[in-house]
Amino acid sequence: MVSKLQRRSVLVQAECAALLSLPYRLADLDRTSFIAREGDRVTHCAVLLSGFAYCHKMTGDGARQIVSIHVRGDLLDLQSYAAGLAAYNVQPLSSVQAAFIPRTALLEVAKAFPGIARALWEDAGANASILAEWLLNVGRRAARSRICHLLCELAVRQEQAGICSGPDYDWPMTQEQLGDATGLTSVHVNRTMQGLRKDGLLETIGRRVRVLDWVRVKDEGDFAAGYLGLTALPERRALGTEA
Amino acid sequence: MVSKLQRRSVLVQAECAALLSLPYRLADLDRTSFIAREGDRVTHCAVLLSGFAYCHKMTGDGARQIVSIHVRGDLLDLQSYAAGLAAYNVQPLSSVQAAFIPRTALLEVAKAFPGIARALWEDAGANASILAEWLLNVGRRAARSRICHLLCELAVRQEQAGICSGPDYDWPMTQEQLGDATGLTSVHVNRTMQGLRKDGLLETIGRRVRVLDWVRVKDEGDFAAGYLGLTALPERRALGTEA
DNA sequence: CGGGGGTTTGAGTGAGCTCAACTATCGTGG
DNA sequence: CCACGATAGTTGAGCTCACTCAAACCCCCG
Repeated sequence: MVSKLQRRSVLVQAECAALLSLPYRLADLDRTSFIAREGDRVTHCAVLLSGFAYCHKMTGDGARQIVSIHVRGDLLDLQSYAAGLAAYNVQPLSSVQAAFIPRTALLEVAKAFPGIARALWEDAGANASILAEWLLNVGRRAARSRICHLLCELAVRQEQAGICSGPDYDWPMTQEQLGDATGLTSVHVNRTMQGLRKDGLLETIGRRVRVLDWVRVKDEGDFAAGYLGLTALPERRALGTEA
Repeated sequence: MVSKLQRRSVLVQAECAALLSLPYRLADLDRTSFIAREGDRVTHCAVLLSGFAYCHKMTGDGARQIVSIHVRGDLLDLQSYAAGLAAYNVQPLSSVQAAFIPRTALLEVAKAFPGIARALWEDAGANASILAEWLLNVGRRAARSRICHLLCELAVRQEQAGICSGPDYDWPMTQEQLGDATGLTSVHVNRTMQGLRKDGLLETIGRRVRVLDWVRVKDEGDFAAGYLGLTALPERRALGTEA
């Protein structure tokens, strides 16, 4: 289970074994807890086993920006492991289960197995690519477009993580958090979501969302899955595969 | 020269030697050329020897977002090397000189020397941290604040790269590019810059800028240098060192 | 001395914000 | 089983920051 997070890269048997034999500690956490705080010294690496988590930063006057969202299997705050200082706050979005691996053990294994180091680097690169796309999203797209984009991203990432299968999937965020992720106000998010529902693009049921018209959502969100760094995955819905 | 880019991490002698013995090809490039195009297969890694470069992405309807800016010594588009696909466009901001290292050679050396792999990972992490700060900047700060923030960031990064020393330093961007970096219009950037000049915070001379009141610029930009991932550097101006 | 890229200015507009109240939902304990 | 409180979602009115469009200006350079 700790190993399947490495689906992006090819790992030889011995490397998988090394990853699987890493010591870890399991923990169940709820929404109020912190997995890391910006500026903290990082002693453990967290792997999300179930649920959702997010990373965020704050400005001096208290505005929050969500910087990434993570699904089952993701390594949390990967960027910080090499440097040893948390670059941002990490918190669960829902109740989660996570495995904590001592940072030194991970570094050891990375030192011993170049393939693992490579895979970690690659994963960090994919994260950076997503971050860049978010920056584009927040910097240059209209509100409705930003939301549609994120809708698509979470759909394919959940699908790829093997969580969802139909047109409806988990939507772990409140509207306020969605605003913090897209650089909008919760009020404006609310109005925009209403617009999306009224136009028949989607409907929401509690903490889930069902997309009724993928083509339009993907279109309005200007979404193309390339930046996610998923190489050749079977995409059932073929979301964002054509030009 | 190729090696001093590794000031962030500790490298042993042999590792430095390995880096220095990497094959490379020098090239002089001007503003119109592309170092990489989004989606390209990456065959070479570029190290900036002089001048400035930037990475950008575009939305479907042609809006551009600048995603990072690089100074002398930076590895360009580092995130992409592991995956092999360029995550965004890379272009010079000014006339630049760059060294191109075959990607396979770099990967080989990373495989052979764990310390190098670690350093690359660390550098990628620092880049990601900057990206996250930019996302916060664009998503949650007002126009004036965004610009002040970027002003500060480029000041300390240039200082740390050993380029500038006084209160004035290179400002390689047009106002349009500054807008693309901050998620603003060039018109609005212009008016905001005028405001900053009128308030006595800075003055511009051609492609350079002179900051007249660091305290206020740093303050208005909500700037704290921590996210840059510079460990214990002598900061002459002590920009962003206090709480 | 004529381009041409970059900067500046003006006038009008609108997307998204603020503030403030109200409603729906859901879990909890009495 | 209901009352309660807390969290999340919804609505309204008014405002403003930043955008759009368009024209002029200013250098720098050939």
